[in-house]
Amino acid sequence: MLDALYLHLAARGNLIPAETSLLAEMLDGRRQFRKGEDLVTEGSRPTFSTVLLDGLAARYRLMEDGSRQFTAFHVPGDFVDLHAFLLERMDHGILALTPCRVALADHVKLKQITDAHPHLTKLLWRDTVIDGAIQREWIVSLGRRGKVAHLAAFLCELFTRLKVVHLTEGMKFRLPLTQAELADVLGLSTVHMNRVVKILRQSGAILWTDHTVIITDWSKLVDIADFDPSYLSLIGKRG
Amino acid sequence: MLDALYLHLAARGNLIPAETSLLAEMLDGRRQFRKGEDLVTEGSRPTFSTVLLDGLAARYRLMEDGSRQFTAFHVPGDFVDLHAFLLERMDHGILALTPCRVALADHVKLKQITDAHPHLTKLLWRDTVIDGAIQREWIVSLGRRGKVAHLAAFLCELFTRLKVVHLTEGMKFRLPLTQAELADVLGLSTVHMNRVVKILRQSGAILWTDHTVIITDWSKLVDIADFDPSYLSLIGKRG
DNA sequence: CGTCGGGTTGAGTCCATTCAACTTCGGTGG
DNA sequence: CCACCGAAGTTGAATGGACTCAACCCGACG
Repeated sequence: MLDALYLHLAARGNLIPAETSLLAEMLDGRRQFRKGEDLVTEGSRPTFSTVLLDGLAARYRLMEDGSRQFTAFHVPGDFVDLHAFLLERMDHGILALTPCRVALADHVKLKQITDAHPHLTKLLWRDTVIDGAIQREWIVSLGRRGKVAHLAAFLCELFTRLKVVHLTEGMKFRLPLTQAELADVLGLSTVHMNRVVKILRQSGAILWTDHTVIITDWSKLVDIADFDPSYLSLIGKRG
Repeated sequence: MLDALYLHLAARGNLIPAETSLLAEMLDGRRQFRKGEDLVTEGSRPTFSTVLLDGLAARYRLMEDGSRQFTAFHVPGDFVDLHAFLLERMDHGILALTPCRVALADHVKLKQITDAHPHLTKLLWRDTVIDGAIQREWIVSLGRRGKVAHLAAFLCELFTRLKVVHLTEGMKFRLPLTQAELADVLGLSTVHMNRVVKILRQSGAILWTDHTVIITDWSKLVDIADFDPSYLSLIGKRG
């Protein structure tokens, strides 16, 4: 079922009913990945693109010294490597952070459909452009937010995106990440990541135990983060 | 003249001759901006998109505390806000770092042309996707490169991009930026930016005086930066 | 000549890193 | 049942990176 994708797209643009069937027809492949597996490997030349149906995934780059940086974080409904349709070669890998179920669209079909359907093409194009807006926000977070604010902004973004695909319960959501993985989002060492988490917990804006986050004071969290959800280009009300 | 744009696009994909005339027809507006002016202001809803013909520009975001972060850097030939065609509202501004001459494409025309020409559409889409790849590289630089390496990587990227549009002379190029502006690329204070520049100068890989950079040892600079130009998706040989 | 924007340097403080140790918890095998 | 192990989280101490505040230099320009 592609429900998550439909929710994702409908929250970002007007999805015409006829287009949902085009998408369903296009996304006819299915695959499962175990935690820790690569959905897509760096340097490969994929012949298909991937929609995440279930689980969490992240784009990453490895440095010469062995350190790792996540450059994007993906939740169900995300078209995780639609950009691969337009590029020759993957300049980064995509990792399953939890067990993942995905749908696959062959690039030949993707080409046929985008050649014939300009409106759907713009919807997909728009999706890659919003992806870019999220990356810009990450640049801002890394460059000019304090580390506690960066973590808060990351949680705000994640909560907002998860809410769109109905993966929140009230102000609670699952975040099955280790602190070492979080450190690769914020560009920190694991030790310091731990201290940053501690400080944010002490702020009273969240409760965070056992891989579950409860936002107890949304406006305080937004304030710490200097968060403005407009970059997510979501239609309708915010989180 | 749109030569810079043609060079830019031809370096990234196969530009069919008929498409150059479509682009020329579409980009019928012209404007000039003085240094320090906004090409596009944050929060606006532009009805056209902008190709930089001459000068340097940067996308930026301002934080609550007044600090600034550049999220992208633009050289002649860049379609600086093509993504605005697909988004409602600018989540960031675009600043002229030097006097800028630009060409404008009305979004109505852009829509007509992209509705009718799937190949050109994919070329433009691809351009926004490569933009995203550059942003990912900035995330990696901010997160996991040392500051000297980040500066080196920025210079490698810039040199490579300027070379495409014939704005280098041998291993030399103009970089009319203040250190304060550079600091807003690297996410540093101006004082520390100055020290980072000093260290890179001492490495012997570059000469940098009077807003002109000469790369005296390209392989050393690449080594310091851990630079791999593949993310730029350029066809043919590198810098 | 004075001023101003940009560059440079020093000193002190705070942030983030490394290295190291210790805890908790779930799983595994004796 | 318990001893052991490994993964994840937590904490301390010392080092080095990055910040602020402050001062000073220099060349362009009025």
